[in-house]
Amino acid sequence: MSMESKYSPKEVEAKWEKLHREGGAFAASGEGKPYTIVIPPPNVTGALHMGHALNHTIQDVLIRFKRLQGRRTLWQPGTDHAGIATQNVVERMLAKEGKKRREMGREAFLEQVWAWKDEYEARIVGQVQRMGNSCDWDRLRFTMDEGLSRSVRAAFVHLFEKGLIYRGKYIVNWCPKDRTALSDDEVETKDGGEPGHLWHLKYPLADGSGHIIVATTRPETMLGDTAVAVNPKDERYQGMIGKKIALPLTDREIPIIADDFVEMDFGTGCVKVTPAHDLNDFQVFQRHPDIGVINIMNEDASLNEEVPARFQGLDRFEARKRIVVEFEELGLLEKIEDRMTPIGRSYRSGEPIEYRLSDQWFVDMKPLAEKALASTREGRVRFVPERWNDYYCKWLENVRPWCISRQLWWGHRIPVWYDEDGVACAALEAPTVHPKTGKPIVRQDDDVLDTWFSSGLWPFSTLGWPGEGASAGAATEEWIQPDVPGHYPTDVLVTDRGIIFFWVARMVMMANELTGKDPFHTVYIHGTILDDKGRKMSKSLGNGIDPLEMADQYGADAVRFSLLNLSSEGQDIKLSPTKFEMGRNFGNKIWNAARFLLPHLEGADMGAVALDPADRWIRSRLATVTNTVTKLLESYKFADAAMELYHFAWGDFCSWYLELRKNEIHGEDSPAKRSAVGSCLRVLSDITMLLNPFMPALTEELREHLGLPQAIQSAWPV
RNA sequence: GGGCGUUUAGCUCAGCGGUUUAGAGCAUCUGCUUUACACGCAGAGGGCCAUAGGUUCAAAUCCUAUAACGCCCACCA
Repeated sequence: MSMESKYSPKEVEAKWEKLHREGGAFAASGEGKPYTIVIPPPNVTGALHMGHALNHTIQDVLIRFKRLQGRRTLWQPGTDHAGIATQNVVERMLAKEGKKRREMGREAFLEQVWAWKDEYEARIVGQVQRMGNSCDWDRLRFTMDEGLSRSVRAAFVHLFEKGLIYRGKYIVNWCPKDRTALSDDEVETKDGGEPGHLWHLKYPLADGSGHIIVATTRPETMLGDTAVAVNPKDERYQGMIGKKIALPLTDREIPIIADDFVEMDFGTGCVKVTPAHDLNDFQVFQRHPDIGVINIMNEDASLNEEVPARFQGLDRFEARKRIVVEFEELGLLEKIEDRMTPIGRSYRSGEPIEYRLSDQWFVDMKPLAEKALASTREGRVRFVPERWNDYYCKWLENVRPWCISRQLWWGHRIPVWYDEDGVACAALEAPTVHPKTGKPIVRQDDDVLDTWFSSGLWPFSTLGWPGEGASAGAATEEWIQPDVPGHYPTDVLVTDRGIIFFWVARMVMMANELTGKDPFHTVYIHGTILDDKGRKMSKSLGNGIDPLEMADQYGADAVRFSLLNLSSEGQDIKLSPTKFEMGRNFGNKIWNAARFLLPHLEGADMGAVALDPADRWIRSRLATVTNTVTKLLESYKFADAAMELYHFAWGDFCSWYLELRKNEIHGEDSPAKRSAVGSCLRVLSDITMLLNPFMPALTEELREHLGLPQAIQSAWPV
């Protein structure tokens, strides 16, 4: 391509990306020490955003830097099936055509989701490539691939056999909209709560000797009350303990019990107990099993047949209104207080979650967390910046059982089968008879696994775990047979703080349990991209900046360079489109420096001895900068490295050295000219090498024009 | 209720092993059709480094409070 005074990145970027990808330059090769990064697999729900662009740029810089240093690099790409999220977007799409998931049936619906996945995966891959990332695309994986699905089953079977996966009836977070259980981590609560009310209800004593008052934020649950609790030390209620309440609107009588969890100074000091619909209350039930449990809700949070007929089928919020009205009519409504109440919402649907007592599969996290904690405490898995070490460890220390079953269709079907007596077994492949009871298998579990279960295996499931020899039963050493030898464990994981618990912790736990190794030694946490007002970019606010649009406008290299320049030490980044001008201008500056030298290259003497003080000065500066940039990249200081190069290339090289040599370069052919051109070329060559990880296309294009070998095939300057 | 982060030029941010006039990019102002680049060149203005104390010969930089903004965790009905 010709050298216009303005650098046009678009075609150049497409050219080099395609050339290197198709030429196999991104594949792991050579004898060097392996260096591995697995990409945080983007969800197949939609397009990539700026957060991905930053995340990928950092990984690509590391990969390219190590590749130039002679390492055998592997950047493992792939995408995530993202259970609920993807099922939701496909359901929404189908709804526009008037189709409903439940009417279509499981198989027909899943066919639609697979079609969606194929389309979006292709789009995502195209976008990642457009940004110049050097993933090994021949190794593209998807969490629901055959191989990865086998990993999921193997992991499940191992944990099941070890007793770390169990089934139980517990209170779970329930999304009535998606009609599925959610893990604790999938529930979001707004700081300070949301505007709501505290209803004070009178509960009459059964013997007619008066009443007590309970306060609740969810009056509709009173139909499922099985007790009223007071603190055993509360003198006000000493005489009441053991008495019965005539539960209004029902014909049931419930006992007044004593339990420590009740705070005496809050409200009236009396708490209604609804074990089926509140975690606290369920725990009270576990301590007082005689009070019983009544589940009053259907899957969609409408009231079921356990409540009086007039309330049956009502939505929970509708029921709330009716119940309050009836209490008022009966003179049992003491008062209504306005109050900010904590409301848990599904992080996917935004729907207020309901607590629901149901049969679910859980992972016992404690033993897994112990190993993960040891890894970080003993320095084998370190976060950058360091402060995330504590953040991460605190979560591990307080880890709770993980509910892994989801009542969805899109995901890994739980590899559990039941015989005719309902006895469960877990297996890698569908069995025909139960291995222990010998009875015929009659059905497979209907539920699918939480998305993060498969994501938790990502660093080794993508690399071939478990090996061919793996069979049902607990994992053994020979399960670890990576299909790219030497690339597991991986080196660095680059991600956002938002998924440290969801993902990072689970990978470390699963890897330690299943492979006996830490999946990586370093976790680099970068900042979050915000809009220019400091708000998160989101579809609903419409404040997103599309990285692809920016790449078309400024060049992918410019976007990459600018993003890195803004992302110091994991700080959040307030972004606006004009920020990319810096990268563009910088690229153009170097482009023009090369354009200036171009007509004078013939006879350039790159081996000339530097005698002139200016020569010695620029060479010493170059040596310093090379050293500094190397050290900065090794310590993950990308912004500093970018800045160092920016100032050296623009200030020292262009403004000083090139200007100084201008007359000689423009002059008649002479040893002085040849030496001047050669000296400039030498510096520029190293600049393009140092800058190559940041701006791969521009630097390759320049080197081609200057008659230098391709950067990707050259060595990092020392 | 805990924990973390941020607060430095108009804007977005560096600087935090204490060292002479506190830096960058953008914006602003003044000159430049100088034969690489106006996505440029030469220059200029602009900051009691959130507040209050403290340590020190010396603090944006260390210590202690406070405030504002943001994020995370937590079963007060």
